[in-house]
Amino acid sequence: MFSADVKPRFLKPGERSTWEEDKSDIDPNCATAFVYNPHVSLSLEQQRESLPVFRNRNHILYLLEKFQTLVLVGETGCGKSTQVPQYLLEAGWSSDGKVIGVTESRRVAATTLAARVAEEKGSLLGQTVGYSIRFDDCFDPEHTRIKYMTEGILLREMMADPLLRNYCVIMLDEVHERTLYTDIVMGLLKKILRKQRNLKLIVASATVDAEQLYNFFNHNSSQDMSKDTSVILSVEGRLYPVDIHYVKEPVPDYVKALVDTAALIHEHEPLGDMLAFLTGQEEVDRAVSLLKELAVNNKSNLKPLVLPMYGSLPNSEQLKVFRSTPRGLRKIVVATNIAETSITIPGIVYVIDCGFVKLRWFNPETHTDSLVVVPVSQASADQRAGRAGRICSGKAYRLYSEADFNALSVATPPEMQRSDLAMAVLQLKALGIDNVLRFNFPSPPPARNLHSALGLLYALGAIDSNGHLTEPLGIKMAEFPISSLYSKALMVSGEFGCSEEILSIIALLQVQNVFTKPSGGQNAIKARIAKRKFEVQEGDLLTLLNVYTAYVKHDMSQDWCKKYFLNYKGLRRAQEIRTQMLHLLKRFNIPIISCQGDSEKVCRCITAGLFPNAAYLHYSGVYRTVRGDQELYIHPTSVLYTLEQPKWLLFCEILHTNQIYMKDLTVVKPSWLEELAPHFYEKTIDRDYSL
DNA sequence: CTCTCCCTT
Repeated sequence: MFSADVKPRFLKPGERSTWEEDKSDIDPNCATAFVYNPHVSLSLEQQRESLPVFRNRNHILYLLEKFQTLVLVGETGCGKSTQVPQYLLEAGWSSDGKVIGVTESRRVAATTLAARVAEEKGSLLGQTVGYSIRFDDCFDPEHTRIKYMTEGILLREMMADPLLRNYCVIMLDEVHERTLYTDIVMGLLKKILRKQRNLKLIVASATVDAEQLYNFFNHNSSQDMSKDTSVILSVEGRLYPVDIHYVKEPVPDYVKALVDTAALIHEHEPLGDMLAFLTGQEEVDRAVSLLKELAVNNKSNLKPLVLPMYGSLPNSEQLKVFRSTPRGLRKIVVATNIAETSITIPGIVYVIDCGFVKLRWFNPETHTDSLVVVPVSQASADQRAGRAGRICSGKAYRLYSEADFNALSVATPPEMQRSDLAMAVLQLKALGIDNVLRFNFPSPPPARNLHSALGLLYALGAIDSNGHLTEPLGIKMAEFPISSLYSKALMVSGEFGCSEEILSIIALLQVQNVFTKPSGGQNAIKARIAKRKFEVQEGDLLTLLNVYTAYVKHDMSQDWCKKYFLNYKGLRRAQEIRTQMLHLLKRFNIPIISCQGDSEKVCRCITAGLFPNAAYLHYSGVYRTVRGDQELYIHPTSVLYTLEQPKWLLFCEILHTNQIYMKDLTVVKPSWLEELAPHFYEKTIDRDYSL
């Protein structure tokens, strides 16, 4: 079925080394303590020198002396994330006590890289090398010289010191992922670099966007290239070659095609595990069950071990894909995009790529987010294929033709261009960016998205009619690391006499999958029955409040969570988030009070924050949003799904999948909307709704 | 009758 003998795309085998750069770690809580060991450090030294980036050590240092910004292009595995900060340290960049800061887009990446580099330096984590992520600092302000952190932490540090005077070099890692925070931080750094000539920037990325990043950071407006302030350097990757195979004809059903391909590989190809990419949970489950059916008729000595992998899978199920494959078995992992960047599954030799990905896309007209299935970009396809070349040369099978590949867009559009920007705009304003429409974004978002964000912030009272942050409301709202609607509700929760309750609800809304969904038939039913114990007719937010109250009442016990099919790690995280927000409220002198079970107070306070997200039951029997007149439905996971449809609702989120769904609902009275948000509702509510 | 995925002093 595949066109044979297509030339491999990756032709740069790295040298064999015992160490893999690997940021995967599904459980951030099982960190190791590192102890100095001179023998280990000797072999580490050799390993460091065998990495491809080592050959560019002096060149990197030279270019950073000469240019303010270095765009460092290198494939995953070249060693840039661990080595470059050490080169800078060894070359004396931080000898005046300044810090080399490295940003990562994921928490586990920041912690595991810091641990690895501390080990290579033969020092304890938190001394010369440390990290900083939300709720978990491990660095010493006196001694730490290399600091790994998440992008959001750097943004917060910019709020405290807009010139980043503590740093000598900032390295932005994995910039090609182009998260919302990457783009905000890049836009701000461009400004900072003009004012701080001594500050250097390294932008580490995959190949596709190097030219654009170079242009973005080049402050030279003349034709004279000797005045450039930025420069590109490419570092060879150390992946093994991966043979790419394409189909000759488009496939009608990629799930089925993927299953057939997996079966063919299993039958004909030598030992080595397989990783197959699909777009969502439903597809993954379907492919897994089809593959298991085929496995029954398996004739070869090698037996297939078929495993699903996606984000909402319970932790214990996820961990199965990381176990080494027992002798006589071939692991076949069917995964969503989680396996493209977030996690690395060891031992993969064969990759199957369906050619599609599920992306979130914001529509400013309807104020809705959609989950849409779109063709992958070339960068994504190459990243997926590269997963086959981490331990030895591998093979990648693309379920689309080579012509289709060439027609794909080069890179996935940055999150900045497809997201709700209300929070981003609020934070930019807090950082002194008055005119966000003129802000120098690396990839400017559609103007409509910015206008939509400004409109929402104005309705909430966070900015005035001139677009300035209001004092004190807007300035304080910007300090909350949560969505603007939630920070508004928190800011007024003292007046409503229910700040304790609002804190718990909003903390729980920050964790996904509060209720676990076991796959086993019997347990799935038990889980549904357990959830019913918390359900109330006021809606999902009050149900979450019941969960949190019961969790605290039962001493935050893990066993209790297990009994009621609640996500223990999620609840623990919610408790941390709650504590952080509690401190903020106290700092703002907002009274911390409980309404003692008066649920109307809580619902009214929710209304005061979430009023822009109102929907009413139209006489047609279908809900409509007040803002945008968009038809939509109650999501099946809502506690209200099986109850009689309330006339008025507030939602936390709209998600367009098969249908347009509202999630996380609260039942409200229209009179509350008129009373608590008259500026928003005086005209609208007059219409003939089925009140 | 449903669920791409991260992250925040």
